[in-house]
Amino acid sequence: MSKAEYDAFLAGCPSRQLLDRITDKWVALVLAALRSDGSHRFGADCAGDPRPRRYSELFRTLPGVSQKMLTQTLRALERDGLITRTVEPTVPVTVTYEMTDLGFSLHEMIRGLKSWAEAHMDDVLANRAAYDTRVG
Amino acid sequence: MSKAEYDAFLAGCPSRQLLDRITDKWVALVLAALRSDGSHRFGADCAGDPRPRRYSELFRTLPGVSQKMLTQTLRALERDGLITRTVEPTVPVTVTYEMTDLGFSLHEMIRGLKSWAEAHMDDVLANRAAYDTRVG
DNA sequence: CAGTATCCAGCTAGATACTG
DNA sequence: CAGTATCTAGCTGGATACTG
Repeated sequence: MSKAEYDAFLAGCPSRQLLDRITDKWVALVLAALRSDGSHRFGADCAGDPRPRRYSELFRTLPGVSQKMLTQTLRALERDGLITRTVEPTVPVTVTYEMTDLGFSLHEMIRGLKSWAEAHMDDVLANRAAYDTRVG
Repeated sequence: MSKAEYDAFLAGCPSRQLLDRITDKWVALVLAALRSDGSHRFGADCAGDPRPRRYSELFRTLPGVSQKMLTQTLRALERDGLITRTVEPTVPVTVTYEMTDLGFSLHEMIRGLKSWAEAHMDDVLANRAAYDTRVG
């Protein structure tokens, strides 16, 4: 326990919490979906203008997401001010989600991460192959 | 299943695997430890020159890490070519770990992430507080 | 349409004990 | 010193069923 008081990354630290948000799989994908064109291939680029999306639209767009994870992710993003949630009192109700400036900023960050990863991918892959040969 | 073939972020994609590496808690902390001075407060900065460290030194430096996680993290980093592992055949053996250029590059990336997170922290915290008041 | 509620399988990581 | 091996509690996330 006495060791635990030294770190700046662990649980309590706000910056750590934000890292958790940044690095969540569905967060990345939801943000991408909010900027995608209709092409269904949104993982890589998705640098389009963030227009509002309906829940069902996101659900259909995102490959393999469960309702639970989609809702959970949307709530978390809304709470952090990264997206807005708008309810129109139609019958049945219409709910739309839209990226905020802060959310846009996060997504730009994630895209930066992604391109860094891709830039060094070959290098890492080569290292792994070499290591696995050495070790067997 | 048919939905799963569209994404570029999910399991199979190499860039996704690298993202996992980037965003691992212990990876960040081990890299930081390899660049820390002896101050024991290494979470925040740790922009020092990466000098070799012994296993036991890392274990003592890192707050709350288990042997299992430390070893596991070190192996993963070594496999990816982000650190080197050097064994000197003394009795008992002496093992040292040192950051490679690629590892250094990763750590710079993580530090960038961290400063981004810190820059937007206040904003997010305010949004959370506002949301929690709205909802209760 | 846009969720909520519940259950459960699988993975992760901490604790503990042991070793060349 | 620098690990490996094993067990298990807890969390995460998927499947399923139900609702204003």
